[in-house]
Amino acid sequence: MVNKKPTPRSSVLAPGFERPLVTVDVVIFTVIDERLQVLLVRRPDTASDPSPGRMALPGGFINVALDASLYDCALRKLEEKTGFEAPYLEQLGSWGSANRDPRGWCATHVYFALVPPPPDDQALGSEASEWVEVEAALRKRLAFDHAEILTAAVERLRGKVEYTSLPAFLLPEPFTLPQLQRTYEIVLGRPMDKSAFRKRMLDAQFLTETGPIEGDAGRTAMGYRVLDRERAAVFPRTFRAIESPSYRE
Amino acid sequence: MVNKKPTPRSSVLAPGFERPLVTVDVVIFTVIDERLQVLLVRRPDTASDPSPGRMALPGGFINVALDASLYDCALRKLEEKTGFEAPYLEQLGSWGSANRDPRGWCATHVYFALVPPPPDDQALGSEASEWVEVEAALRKRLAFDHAEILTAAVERLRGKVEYTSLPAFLLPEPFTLPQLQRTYEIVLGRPMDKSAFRKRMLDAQFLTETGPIEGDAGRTAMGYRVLDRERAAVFPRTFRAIESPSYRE
DNA sequence: CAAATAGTGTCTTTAAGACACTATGCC
DNA sequence: GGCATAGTGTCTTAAAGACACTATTTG
Repeated sequence: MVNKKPTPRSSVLAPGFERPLVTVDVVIFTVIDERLQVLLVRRPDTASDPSPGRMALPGGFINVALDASLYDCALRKLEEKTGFEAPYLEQLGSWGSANRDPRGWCATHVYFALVPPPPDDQALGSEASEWVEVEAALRKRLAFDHAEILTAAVERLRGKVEYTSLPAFLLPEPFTLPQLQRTYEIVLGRPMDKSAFRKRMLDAQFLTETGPIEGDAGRTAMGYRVLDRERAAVFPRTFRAIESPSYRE
Repeated sequence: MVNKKPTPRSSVLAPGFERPLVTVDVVIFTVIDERLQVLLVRRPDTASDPSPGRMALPGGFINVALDASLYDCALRKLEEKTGFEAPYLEQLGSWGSANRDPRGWCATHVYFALVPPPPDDQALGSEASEWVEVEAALRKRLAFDHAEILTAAVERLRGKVEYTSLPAFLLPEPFTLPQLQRTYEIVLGRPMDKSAFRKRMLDAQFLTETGPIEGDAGRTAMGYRVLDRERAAVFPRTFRAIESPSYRE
């Protein structure tokens, strides 16, 4: 299945080693309609495609002429799909093996992005990309090993949300503390105590007030922006000490 | 500098995209002589080498004929250098750009291993590999961007040691709780309270008793093994809530 | 017994959880 | 006033920090 014959160029630079295929994929999360959603693209429905017609994470081959680095490549793919300028973007990990792509030994570098919801349902950069509720996406038969990658991304997101300010990057600014709390609850799938939540957010000093914001009903709330959109704040404890003898990554 | 001409094979499979070079590097930590040490290898001192004579992290090109996956490739490189069978091994991240290797666009997948100290000073699998104290390694002019990678690995290790049982993988089994506490102190560079430390370790239920172990002096201590050498235990809080308004990865 | 090291107990401190309370805005 | 939502206060609880105390081993 794997072609062992080295290409002429790699035989010069890395004797005896055929070069694997290299891609970058981006798991882009947002919250729309009170649900955590992920951006998926439909692969071309042609027999020559490795996963014809399947939904997949946005991504593709590194363009060594265009991309100065892996991070730049991820940024480029994110912009192509969502038009976002300064999102939260971190590396998730890499997946590589002989058989994850029928075209040959292939390694993908996966990034993880959090963006505010698009202004309305369009605004998607182009073509066949679509926001899909995360649980629904995991039930689909995704291309390649993208189901495994999405599972890892959701685990990383939920894990970090327990002790960081990540959900702030899922909201348009300015936002209110009740909106932020609701976003935590949507990502984690459980209600949180208002008083403890507010104390924690304000004590962490990662927000700055922007002035009052009126809602549809009830009392006007204070609006906030995050001070540093590059980094998440890290809280001293997790929100709830999970099961006592707990093993995780 | 970057060759834009696609190889014949990649032009078929990934139209227009030249394949980057792909390597796997492993940051292998241990504690010897009360110091955190990292395994380095010396690169060949020939003009054809990209960093002749420099020290580097152990690693090298993926062998698509030999390595079923990135993880297998990391395991293979770890075994070649240290002979270790079942170490703690996790992915750290990947680094890739047009100019980190003079031979062309190159991406490396970096793994992170914790091993007990070798029985005595030899036992290194082969050749020019050497344990180097971490601060000394960072002062050396390492090959490629390996100084940046080592810095990230040390940060990740110190970060996770605050809330996981990782240092248990740096000790030969069985070990005592005072030995484990000493290992935490060496990695973190600060003393810890004995009572709080013991409560935390025992409450987390990741250790099992193996029977008493005599030391050089003083009272005999209980020996322990970790229950699961694949995973670290995760504690509900960090050891010390660092500076209050704290920003980190 | 003294020194050295292992292990425990008790009180304090920190920050989260529970939950009732007050405050403000709109009908 | 009544409802809805924002925001606060007070008590409890979980787990770490400080630090003194007891226990065991060797000489």
